[in-house]
Amino acid sequence: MFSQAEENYLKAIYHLESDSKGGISTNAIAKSLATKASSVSDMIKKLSDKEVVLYKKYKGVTLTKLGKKTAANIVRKHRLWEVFLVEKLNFSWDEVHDVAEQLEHIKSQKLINQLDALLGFPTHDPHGDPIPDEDGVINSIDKSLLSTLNVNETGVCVGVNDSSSDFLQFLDKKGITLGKKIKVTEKEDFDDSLSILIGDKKLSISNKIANNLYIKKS
Amino acid sequence: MFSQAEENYLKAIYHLESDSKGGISTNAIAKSLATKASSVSDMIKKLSDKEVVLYKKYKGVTLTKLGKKTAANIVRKHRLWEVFLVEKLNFSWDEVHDVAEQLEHIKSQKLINQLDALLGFPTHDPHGDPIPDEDGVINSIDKSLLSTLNVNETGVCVGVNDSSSDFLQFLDKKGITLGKKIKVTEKEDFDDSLSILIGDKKLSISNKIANNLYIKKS
DNA sequence: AATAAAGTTTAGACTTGTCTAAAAAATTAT
DNA sequence: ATAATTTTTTAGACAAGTCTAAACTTTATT
Repeated sequence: MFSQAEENYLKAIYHLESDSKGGISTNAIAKSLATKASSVSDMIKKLSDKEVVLYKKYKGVTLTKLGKKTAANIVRKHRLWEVFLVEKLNFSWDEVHDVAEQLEHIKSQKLINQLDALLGFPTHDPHGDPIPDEDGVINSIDKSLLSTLNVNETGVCVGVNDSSSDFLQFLDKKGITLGKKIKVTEKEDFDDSLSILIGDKKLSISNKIANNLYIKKS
Repeated sequence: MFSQAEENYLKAIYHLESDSKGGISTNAIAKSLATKASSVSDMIKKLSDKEVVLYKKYKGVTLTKLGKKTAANIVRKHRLWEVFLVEKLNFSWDEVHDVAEQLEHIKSQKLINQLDALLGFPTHDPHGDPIPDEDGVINSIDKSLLSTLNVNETGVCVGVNDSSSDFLQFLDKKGITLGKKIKVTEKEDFDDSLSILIGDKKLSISNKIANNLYIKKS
């Protein structure tokens, strides 16, 4: 059994591993958990004793098989709860994160299995992130950043790279939601901004936005 | 904001106050939380500083208005989650307690309001216990222990006094569920056991059972 | 290759919540 | 009313998790 603190470390390492290959540095973990490197060093020793991470002093850390499975299970719970909050409790996609951070630590296998069933075995959370299965396996779809589309290419909005409230509310305001079809009509070289067609609306999109929106090319 | 430990103490004091009048003793709290009296003493000082309990050394403890409201809110959350687990996730009434003990500490007002709505604003949990409203007010119905019924009196099963898994599973086995009509057909003086008619079944019920089953007389 | 800079670990302290053992107060019994 | 018993509180210790400051490695710079 893992404490909430341990679970949070495992989740952080899991996320860091998924977007950067190689061992994860103490500092990276500290930054992602808004804590101090010294605290991370202490905790890593505990996780290493529990055989969920491999650790060589000064050499960073990697999850073991058990660690990966444990972390994926926490992510699974987090994302299932997010779906629940949006689908059943009328939360909007920018409100779910903090509550799911709490709910992900509830310990009950039956709870999570039944929740999964209640929600109809969803494959993705409200931000388009894939939900790992019980064994921690992720069935991820092929997605690209909007910024990688060329002029006249089209795709469907399938996810976000930044789940901050600010960004999600911005997307809401612009009418950009998951499932909508987008066509790139123009690209500006000097600032890498784009003009897109979403539904019958023409929008101007900054590069920062285009770098945080995932598209499935079509 | 209260820690989980603080919330558990508040809830324990709340329950103890509701079945025994007067200040609650350190020992009673320790027993109900399966902890030591010395730990209780320490915690009471903290709760007193936070003005949720009134405390005079050696004189026991009582909840303040704020303490009562806070505790009732935790009980409200616990019981709403129990309803959710039974109604939406197919838990049986003897499986919900431990999970609800965890879920009751989740902090989100919106979560609990929406959950309440999803469940259709229930008034009682799966064990027949009343769910406090947002202000901590309880709308309790008039109920009596089965053991207080006389021969030939009837009533409807509305709650249990003991929510242990063992007792609830025993009731399941005997076909005794909330909402069922019961008629007392005989009372034995020598061991205070009773014969009852539930549906068209005749059952023999020990005094211990009769002292843990609530009936609304009819 | 030596040194400066950056990153990491250790040492020691602090908080929360718990415990045991001992002291103090309150209650019960004689 | 005094003694015995029970209850409650205090004192000191411990575990988890965090922090700051200092020491130590590694990496980068010249």
